[in-house]
Amino acid sequence: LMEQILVSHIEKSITLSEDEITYVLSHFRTEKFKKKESIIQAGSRVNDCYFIIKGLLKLVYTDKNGKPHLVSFAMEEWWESDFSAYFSQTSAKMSLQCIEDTIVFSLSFKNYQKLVTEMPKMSYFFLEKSNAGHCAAQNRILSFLTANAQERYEQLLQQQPLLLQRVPKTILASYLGVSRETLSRFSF
Amino acid sequence: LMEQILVSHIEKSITLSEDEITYVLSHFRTEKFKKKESIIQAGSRVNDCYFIIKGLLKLVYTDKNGKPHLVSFAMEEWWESDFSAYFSQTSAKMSLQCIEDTIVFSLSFKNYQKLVTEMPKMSYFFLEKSNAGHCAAQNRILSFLTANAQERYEQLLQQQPLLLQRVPKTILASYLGVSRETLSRFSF
DNA sequence: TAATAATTGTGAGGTATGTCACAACTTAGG
DNA sequence: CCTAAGTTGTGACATACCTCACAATTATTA
Repeated sequence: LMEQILVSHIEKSITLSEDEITYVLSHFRTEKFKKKESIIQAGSRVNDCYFIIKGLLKLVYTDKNGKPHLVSFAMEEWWESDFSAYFSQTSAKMSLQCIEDTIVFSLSFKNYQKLVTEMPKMSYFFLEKSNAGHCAAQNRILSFLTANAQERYEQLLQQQPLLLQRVPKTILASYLGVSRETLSRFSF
Repeated sequence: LMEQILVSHIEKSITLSEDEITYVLSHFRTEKFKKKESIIQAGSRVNDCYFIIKGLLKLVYTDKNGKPHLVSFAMEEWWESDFSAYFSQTSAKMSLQCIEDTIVFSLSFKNYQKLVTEMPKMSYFFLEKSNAGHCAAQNRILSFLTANAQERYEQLLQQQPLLLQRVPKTILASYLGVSRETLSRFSF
């Protein structure tokens, strides 16, 4: 069952009673999206963050020249949103688009605040998630500082071998901060 | 008073009683470091994270060629550590070095866990900090994806004009992911 | 199944940035 | 106050990467 995926995920960090599980789940709602649909659109209000049950997403920033830049992927059992906009309840700088058909659990900001203030355990859970996300982002920064495009590609190959089979190289290139043509010339 | 700086900082996110303030503060200890001292050394255990009262620090990763890369600055009212190592209680990949004489409040991982589990409010406080840190890191990633070296320099100039007067350009260059010589040729 | 869209590889030439070298200048410490 | 260490600017050359163009292949969808 889909609910079980979310519950198991949360129970990796904290322990919940049956009643608590029911209560927590009542704050989420299920949503389905088709490939190429946008869950978040740049410029519009960000009301929700998403726990991905099934599918693959990209978080994209489009620059002033209209060129898209891939800030982050998101796949099964990841949380994703334009978190800057979500936490400050402002409009999105980025858009969140489906690379594959996707099923998510949506958590509105109000329900997030409700869970976090009413349930210390959930506050602790989200703290763990946020810390992990912060560390992951810092590792990505590190790879930009220390590695050239080919090395970044090889690192990704090691860390996310599954991802590379689900994602066209055009999109990978955008994530790595390199042109599609240059990436195509690596591939050893 | 130094304690007041930390308390005011925390009270921007949450409200604490007099007793709670005393209790929270009892988990920190003061430490002083001289310019060029290392608070964290790559390879050694990371027991503490630091709230900076006074001074300026750099978080540095040294690559296999011995070339240093500046992952992050830290100054007054910032929290810093090698958080990956801190949260997983493993050895540091990075070192934390003083650019200026520095005074910090240190928080051991045990005391962090104690505060977070005993005081839901502190869990909420650290959640806010972690979320903000995560968003800041994502913005830095975005600047690597969308901007060239000169644009990254100009962005930093806007966002942290004070910093540039405290930091030699050699160090700035390392933070921007550009050679010292190239940075020297911008300076418009 | 046909038609259209998306993905991928590759060549040619341009540009941003890196590396090495050296000199001028500033800061810190005995 | 003097000396050593650190900081900064600049030239010359090397190279990683970008952009544009085009063709071949592989998915999508009507």
